[in-house]
Amino acid sequence: MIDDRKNKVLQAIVEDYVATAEPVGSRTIARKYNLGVSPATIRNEMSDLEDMGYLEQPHTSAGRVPSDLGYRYYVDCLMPARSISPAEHERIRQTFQRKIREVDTLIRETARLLSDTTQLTAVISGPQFEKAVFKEIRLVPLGRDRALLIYITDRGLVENQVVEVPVEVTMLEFQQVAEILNEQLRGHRMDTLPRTVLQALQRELSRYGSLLEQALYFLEQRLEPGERHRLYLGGTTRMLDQPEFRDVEKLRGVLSFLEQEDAVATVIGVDKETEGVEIQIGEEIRLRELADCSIVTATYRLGDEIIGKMGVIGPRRMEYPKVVAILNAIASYVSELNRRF
Amino acid sequence: MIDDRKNKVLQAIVEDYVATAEPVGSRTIARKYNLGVSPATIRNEMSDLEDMGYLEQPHTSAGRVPSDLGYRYYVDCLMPARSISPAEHERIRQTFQRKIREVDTLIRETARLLSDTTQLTAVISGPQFEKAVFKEIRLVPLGRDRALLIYITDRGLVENQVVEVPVEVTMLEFQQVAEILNEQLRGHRMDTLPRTVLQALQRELSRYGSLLEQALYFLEQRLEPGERHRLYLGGTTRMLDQPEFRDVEKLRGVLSFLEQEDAVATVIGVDKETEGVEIQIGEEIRLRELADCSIVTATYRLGDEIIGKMGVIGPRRMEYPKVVAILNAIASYVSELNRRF
DNA sequence: GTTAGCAGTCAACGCCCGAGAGTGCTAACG
DNA sequence: CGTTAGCACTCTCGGGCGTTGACTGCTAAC
Repeated sequence: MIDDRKNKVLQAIVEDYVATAEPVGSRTIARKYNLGVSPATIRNEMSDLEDMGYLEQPHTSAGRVPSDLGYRYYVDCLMPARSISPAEHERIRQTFQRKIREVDTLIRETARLLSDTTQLTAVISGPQFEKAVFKEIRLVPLGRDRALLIYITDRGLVENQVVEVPVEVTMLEFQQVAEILNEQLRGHRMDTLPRTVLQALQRELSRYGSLLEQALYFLEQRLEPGERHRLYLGGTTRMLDQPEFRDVEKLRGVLSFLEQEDAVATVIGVDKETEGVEIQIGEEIRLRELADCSIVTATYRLGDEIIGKMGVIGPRRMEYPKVVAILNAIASYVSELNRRF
Repeated sequence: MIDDRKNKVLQAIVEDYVATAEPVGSRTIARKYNLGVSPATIRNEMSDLEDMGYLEQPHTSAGRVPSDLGYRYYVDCLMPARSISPAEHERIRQTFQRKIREVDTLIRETARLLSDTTQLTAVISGPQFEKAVFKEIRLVPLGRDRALLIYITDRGLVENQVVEVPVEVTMLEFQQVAEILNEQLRGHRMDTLPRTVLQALQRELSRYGSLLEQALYFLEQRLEPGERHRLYLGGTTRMLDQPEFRDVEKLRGVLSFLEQEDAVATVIGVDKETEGVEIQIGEEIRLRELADCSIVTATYRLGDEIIGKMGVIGPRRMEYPKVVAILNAIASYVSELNRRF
């Protein structure tokens, strides 16, 4: 059905198109990739490949361009494995040799790195509070009328927030509030935390007034969709480098999409804990705005805990072997940093 | 020199150009703005205004367009005062009636609001740690090998960071480290904190090893330029709506500029504590990338402390009266929220 | 099955031309 | 002397048109 020569022709077309962004013709293939056959033969193969749905023609007298299916077949069956170049490796090493003390900075830097090395737009999802299991709550008084509320999760994640405290709350009551919160919440996962627990807490502790209210508010807020993911983007403007987005309307579509955090989170699959690199191509994404884009993602960890996804978004016409290699390398590198925050 | 009629003509040209984005001709002025004179007369006035540098001609047979100087004169002398519309007011009120518990969220929401109401790109600078005066440092142990380092400033700002603790550090030593840090740092402003103090601390406390090291690292990091400002952008894609940025190259210039946090921080004047609204027009900004842009900024507070700047960036051709009114309204509204975080 | 040759198709480019918008100049007017 | 009408001139923009070049698909020969 799809013999060796067809594979070679398809691979040549994909790679040439990725490199040049121009529809590729039979002549070009015959000249640049020596398959030992004439353009006419290649034309026949191309015609077959088009019938099978792997190629498309922008118009009758133009060359061929890979279809979604063509790219898919390429990444699944034809794409050569590639490891990162020494230069890329060096760049990665350099980025992480600086001591980085905050998750926020780490992710921000990683996004920049990913974007710089792939020349595409990078997306990374930050730690997800709601997946974590409560270990402890602390209330640290600050001055007379405020306190720092600290949530510690079993993954070692620490979140905190300043709350205002009614002046009449005593040191003792302070401890009591913390204790009650601890009792009720310990061992619960944020996203499975029953609202009923929250309501019970609220009733029981109503006499502590706004202090408790704020603590609960903070928790509830984390449960609301849309507040769940912190997303980091890097190199959004690289979209402008892509000839496919020379058209301002298409560009607007993609860029506005990137401004909607929750939509992007969904599309990169923050919640799916898959192994290895995942590739989504064009209409596979099922979003009009991204019909001309591909997304490559990988799950990453910190220490041994899954944190989220990192990936790139760019035109379908991207250097998949390179992108996959780099993404793999960076995701592993970060995952093995073995640091806690 | 510049009589009443010239003022009226200039004002008409600026406002018409702002509305239409087309060079405006003498006929248009005579028709739409009834100054009671013929197009020929207006042509003479326009010619004068061009000689004086207030207007420019894209080419000989086109209408006139305001120059930087023209816009400057307009905003300084001609621009009608305008207050916000009921709809705008309502939109602002709605945004802030939701209880917002975190500075981060507050600023993010404000940026969105500012961008939505002005239809321009919004920029807001967050609280600046280095301007604050130290009040207190706390070290809260978390588990056996970590601690939360909390910095409290006299402005009520709280920053914190998780640090790793060598296991051999005892509870007592913990308190000692905190005390020594407190003694040395209390009352110092971050940005005037002498490196010598840090070094002295480092010598004196070297036996506490990495715990202290990390505390100091955190402080030093805040002192590095580039790490100083947290910047929030809203509605970057609105740049695409502007006809002046239909050209992808110009667009790229502006958008890449917006990705450089420190450059944007400088340009909006995070460090200048000015009163009222400031307007920068075109080449006044002295940056090639922003030669076609204007920037309107205002200082804002939270409670009674100056936090930073908020503003918008858009094409020179923007509705200054509207933008100024909205920015004023939002900056005041936020400033008067009178909440602490 | 492969290839050379050839006719046919289509986008892109450059060119020209006319329409339209707007100016500057001049001369006349009050 | 300021204002105005009239007119010639300039320049952009868009459409129409023919040329060019890059492909393809088909056919017939190898």
